[in-house]
Amino acid sequence: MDSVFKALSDPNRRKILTLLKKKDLSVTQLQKHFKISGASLSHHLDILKRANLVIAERRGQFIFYSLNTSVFEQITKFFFDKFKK
Amino acid sequence: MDSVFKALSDPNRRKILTLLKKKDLSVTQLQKHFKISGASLSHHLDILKRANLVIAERRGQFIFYSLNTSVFEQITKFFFDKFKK
DNA sequence: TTAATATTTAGACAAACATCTAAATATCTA
DNA sequence: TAGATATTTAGATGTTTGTCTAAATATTAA
Repeated sequence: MDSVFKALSDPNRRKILTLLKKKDLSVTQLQKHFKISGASLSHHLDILKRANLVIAERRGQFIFYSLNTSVFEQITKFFFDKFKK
Repeated sequence: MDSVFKALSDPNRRKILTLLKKKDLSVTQLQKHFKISGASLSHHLDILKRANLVIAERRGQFIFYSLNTSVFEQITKFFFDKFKK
């Protein structure tokens, strides 16, 4: 669960999640919303992937990223249980 | 909101919150649950305080820390809205 | 197969961070 | 008021992190 909180601690990574909430996107499509290099973006996606927050799936030339919603359910529950009095 | 996610990204700080969920504690009482120095613990509490996750209140010789539940409600909602599909 | 596009990996670097010890500040008790 | 206890602040240090450029890998299209 540490990797999840670590992953959520960066604003760019949270922005990625917000964008992916609307629809699946490739790195190039995501790139348009950021000022950082493609390499940095790829690095962030890797961290999100390792935290099980997103899923990568190749579709031909592109790799599409999407939210791993099942894990989000778990996290929301965890978060709620942990902190709600 | 950035300070909140940053605050939650450290395991010791999350442990502090879990302990405070049960009851208010002074630094000395908290100290018993950690291996880090009192100064480091104080530093973590400062970060949690700046993120509005905890409240500090002096009671005589001690300073007691407690969860700022109202903010937790907001965060839980934020988290839920942001990530739940 | 070659050129173009998409993405990741490698290596470097500066900034941010967690931690420590020592010193400062605040409060209580004798 | 002095000494003891509680907590914070200051300054130092090693590690982690976000970013970059350049190079490597993968896929498509000509």
